[in-house]
Amino acid sequence: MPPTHNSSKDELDSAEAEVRPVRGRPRSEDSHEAVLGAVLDILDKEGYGALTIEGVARHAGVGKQTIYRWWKSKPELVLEAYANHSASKLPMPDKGDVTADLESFFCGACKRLNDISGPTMRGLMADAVYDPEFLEILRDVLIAKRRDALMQVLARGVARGQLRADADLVVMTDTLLGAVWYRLLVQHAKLDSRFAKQLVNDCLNGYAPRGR
Amino acid sequence: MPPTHNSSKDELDSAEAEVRPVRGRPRSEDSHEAVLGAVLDILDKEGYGALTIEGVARHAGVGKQTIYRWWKSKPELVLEAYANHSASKLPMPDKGDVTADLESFFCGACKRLNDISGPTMRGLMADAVYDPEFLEILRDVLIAKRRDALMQVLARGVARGQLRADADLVVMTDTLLGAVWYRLLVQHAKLDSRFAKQLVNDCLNGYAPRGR
Amino acid sequence: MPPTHNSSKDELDSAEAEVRPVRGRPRSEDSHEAVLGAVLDILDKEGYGALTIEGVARHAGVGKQTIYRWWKSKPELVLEAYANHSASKLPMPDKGDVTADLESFFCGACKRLNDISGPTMRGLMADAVYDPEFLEILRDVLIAKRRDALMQVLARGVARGQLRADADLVVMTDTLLGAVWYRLLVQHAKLDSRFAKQLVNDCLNGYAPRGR
Amino acid sequence: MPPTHNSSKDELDSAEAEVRPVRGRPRSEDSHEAVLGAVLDILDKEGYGALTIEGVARHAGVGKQTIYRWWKSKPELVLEAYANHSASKLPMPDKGDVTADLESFFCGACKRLNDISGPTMRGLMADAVYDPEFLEILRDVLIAKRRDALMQVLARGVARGQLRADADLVVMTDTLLGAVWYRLLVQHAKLDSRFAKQLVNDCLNGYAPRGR
DNA sequence: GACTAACCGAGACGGTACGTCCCGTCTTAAG
DNA sequence: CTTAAGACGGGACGTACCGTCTCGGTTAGTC
Repeated sequence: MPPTHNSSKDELDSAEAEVRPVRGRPRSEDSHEAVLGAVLDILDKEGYGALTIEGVARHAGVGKQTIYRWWKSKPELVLEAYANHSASKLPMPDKGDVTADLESFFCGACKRLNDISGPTMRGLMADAVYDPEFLEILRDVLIAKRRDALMQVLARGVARGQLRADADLVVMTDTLLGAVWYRLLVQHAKLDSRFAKQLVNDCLNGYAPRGR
Repeated sequence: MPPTHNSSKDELDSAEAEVRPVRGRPRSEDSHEAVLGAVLDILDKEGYGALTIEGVARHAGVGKQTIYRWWKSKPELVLEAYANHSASKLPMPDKGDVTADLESFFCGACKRLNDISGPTMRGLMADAVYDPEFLEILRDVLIAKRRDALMQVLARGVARGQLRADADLVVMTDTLLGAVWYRLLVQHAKLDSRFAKQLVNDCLNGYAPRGR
Repeated sequence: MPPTHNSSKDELDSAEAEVRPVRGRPRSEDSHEAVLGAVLDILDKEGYGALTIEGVARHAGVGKQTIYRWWKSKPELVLEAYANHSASKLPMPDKGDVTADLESFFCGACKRLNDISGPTMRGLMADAVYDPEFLEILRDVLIAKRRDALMQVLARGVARGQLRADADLVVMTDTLLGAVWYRLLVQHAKLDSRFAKQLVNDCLNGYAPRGR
Repeated sequence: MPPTHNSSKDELDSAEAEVRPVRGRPRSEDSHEAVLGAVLDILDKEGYGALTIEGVARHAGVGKQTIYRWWKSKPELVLEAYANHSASKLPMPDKGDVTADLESFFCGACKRLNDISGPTMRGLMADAVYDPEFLEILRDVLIAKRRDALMQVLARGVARGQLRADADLVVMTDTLLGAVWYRLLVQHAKLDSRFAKQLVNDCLNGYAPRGR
């Protein structure tokens, strides 16, 4: 039996000490890295759709089994490679003004999505459609990270009295992130900072006429 | 060369006269319907991911070539089957009140997405990720239909003075539809009428405190 | 380098003193026996073709390396297990009559081949086809044993004047044993005592008309 | 369902008109020949053990499925290639003397077995050990052909009074062919014409002293 | 009524990737 | 120095579909 797939979730979200089995040859860090490296390489050069387990194995100089031993599926593999790589540096601006914070947050997001990040994110989401188990992981790792970051920004806004005290932050998060994902997926309009600012401001002020 | 794929777009959006070749055996309506029927059957029973051209041909008792002759790809095939089927009945409520109209619009949408519609929509979107050509079609057929319907509702709101005259309706549309798609794809929360109403109201009123 | 494979040959044919290394943990008799036991088990339950080193190790609760350390290949392993087990008891009848001796010899052989012995013998021979090194061992251990036994019977026949003095005993051996192997492998006819007797008598008397 | 594997048996043994299904693309003779050619090539250059379906497909420039479509297994594939190739030219000498006929028959057989024929025959027999279904085919195609040829020679000997009228020709066949197979498989002695002649003569005259 | 063109089903074709199995080697900690 | 455990690179397995192709057989005009 395989040693419990290191469902990237564990590795990423918690400090839990990846319990190495006492006996047997230990996992090769070289291979591990070679695989993740190959994934990023292929992701970059040929895109998410062209990435196959077989191709990764070939490119990494690794047996296929070695991949199947540690990752349940292609998207989990990509997720780890991608999450490890772009690990991170989610901006959590705190300038004292929720509008400025949000604009900063979404301008950054849009910028990143116009790099390699965009296609990969789309690919991961697409794969999650077919694979519920992976959706769970994607949600718990990648999506949750972004939601949490945003949520903190919003919470600070509420604390400062810059957002209504009774605002449903979950729905607000869905609205803001949803709009970005929607443009990312449908690709009917640009994801630029103009859009980011408009989105933030409209969302804060609403579309109904003010001050009636 | 095949006789111009009847890219469902044409068939659905315009009245353009499907140029029938002058001579030769005409297209078999039986086969046409058998194929679309098989697609819906499989979509329903086994899901979008398990749908293959080979399987459709088998299930419909039709040669593979017959499918490739008339449809460029799996997702286009599905799109026609699906669009023909759920053809339509997009609600375009007009009650004189933009809030009521929007609530009605999104409650209906959420309800439909909780039936068979949801998985198929997700599947179509997933395929669009891998196939840009199909994305174009999906966008122009299915997505645009919904956007246009919503846009009309919003335009009436503006006309009635219930929405700010300077509102960017495109961004507003992205925001509203994006939130729904986001929940549909990520599946972290229910798509129910509570959500629909909250979404509409928050979007109209904004999250910033009013009447400062 | 491994400690000289105890090519079963050595173990079986000679008394040569299995040179034990002076230091370090001694060979585990438990493991040794567990392996041989597993081999016989699998041989019996799943047949020769389904026997793999990996399977033996699993079944015996033993590391693969432990097998590779002591046996060069699957067939050598099987040979030791099998030879140890059916060790021996080759009948070497000596009733004073070569015909009777031979009939006894071959009736016994046929009987044994109709038990478990048959499939294993066929499997060993099959493996020997692919592995010349193993063929050598099979020939020197199992085959030679039988040839030698038969040869002695024949030699006694010559001594008694019951076989022609100028008979080529090697060819005779090939003829008798070959017929049995041939039926065992081709399986076009039964290996029963009727066959054994017919074989012996025809071989002794020849097929040409006598006493012209 | 595959179109009934052309179990080489049918093709070779009888005149039955390989009923081509009326519909669908017909079998490609080019591919068929390319595959058989590749088999013989590999058989010749790398030997029976190194022959894999994958390798044949690669070498023949053919999809794996095309092989699996028409042949059930590696040995059946080899059998057709080999039988088609060495199809054939089994000597059926008829010189009026059974001794001469048999010597001619077995000298020829030994000679052929010392060419490529030998290893392939051994390989086929080995595979038959693991695959009963194939054993049946091997027996009915290759083995039976040789048995029948020999049997005719023997029958003529009986007719001419050169063999005992009551001789059990089946056992005699087993004896003669068995001795050859035995040497072929065990490889403890040469398969040369000296052996062939000795075998034939001893078999005819018997090992018991004559003219008592 | 024959000809021609485009259709139809069937299904074979060269490919690519799948996920599994086992090979024989290697690298641990424990005994 | 052996042991059990088990990861490693490799390679073949047999299967599923891909999109293309090639048959014999329809089913309409057009000549």
